[in-house]
Amino acid sequence: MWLHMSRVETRSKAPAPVFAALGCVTRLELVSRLSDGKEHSITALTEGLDLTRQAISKHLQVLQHAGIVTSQRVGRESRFTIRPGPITRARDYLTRVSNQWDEAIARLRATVEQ
Amino acid sequence: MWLHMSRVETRSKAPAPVFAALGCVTRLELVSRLSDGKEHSITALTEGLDLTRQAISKHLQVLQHAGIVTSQRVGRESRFTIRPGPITRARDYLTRVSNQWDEAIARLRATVEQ
DNA sequence: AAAAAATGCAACCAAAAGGTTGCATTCCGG
DNA sequence: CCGGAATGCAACCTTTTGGTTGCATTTTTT
Repeated sequence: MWLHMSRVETRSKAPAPVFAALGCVTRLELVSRLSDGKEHSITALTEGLDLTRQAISKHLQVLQHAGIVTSQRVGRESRFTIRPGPITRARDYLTRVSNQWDEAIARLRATVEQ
Repeated sequence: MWLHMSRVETRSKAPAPVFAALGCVTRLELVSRLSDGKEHSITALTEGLDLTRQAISKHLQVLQHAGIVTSQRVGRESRFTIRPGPITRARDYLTRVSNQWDEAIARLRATVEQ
């Protein structure tokens, strides 16, 4: 019944901005560092990443616009935290694509083997 | 034992090009159409997507460079097929990030609750 | 053989991305 | 109160991206 709905669900293009935000090694590194669940300041996140603080700041803006991180100003520093929702939804989207492919292949195989 | 390895695993930035390729609604639509496991020509994939055939061709090149699709010339048309490997690996990467976050949060909670 | 279909290739263009520098601002510490 | 730390903002630059058009090439089809 809902089998051919999977096509429709996969059509939701909501996670495209999330994928775009993850499509860059620098931002993947930032996400990796932030996935300890703690708060990190911009200068702390800049450490060891051969880029200027402003470049990292821009990358964090990109992640924030995609909803992957949140920032909170505390005193003179702004602290970034990961928000797991978007990443989870992006993963679920990829799972749906995989499943759709698996089922389609199974159907194709069944057809051929008749 | 391998618990703190998850950080290291997550650091592999291999799937960045895959995420970048998926970070665009047009290409997500192409992937969705291709996830029926069948072969599709460029003109077939262009149908209904308010873009020129050349634009779609370029998008398919991007997907191909990311390893998400393969093409095969048959007569006068080139047929594209999805390759599920990269998408699966990208999904696994996101799963690792989620798990890392989950474990970190559990640890943080445990620390606070002492 | 000629027309039509499907594609590739190249040039071109506008907008966005990714990065830098310089400077202003705000806040903390002695 | 003053110097240093952390950040934000703006201007600027170069490269990439996403798209177009025009034309050549290869296959079908009639």
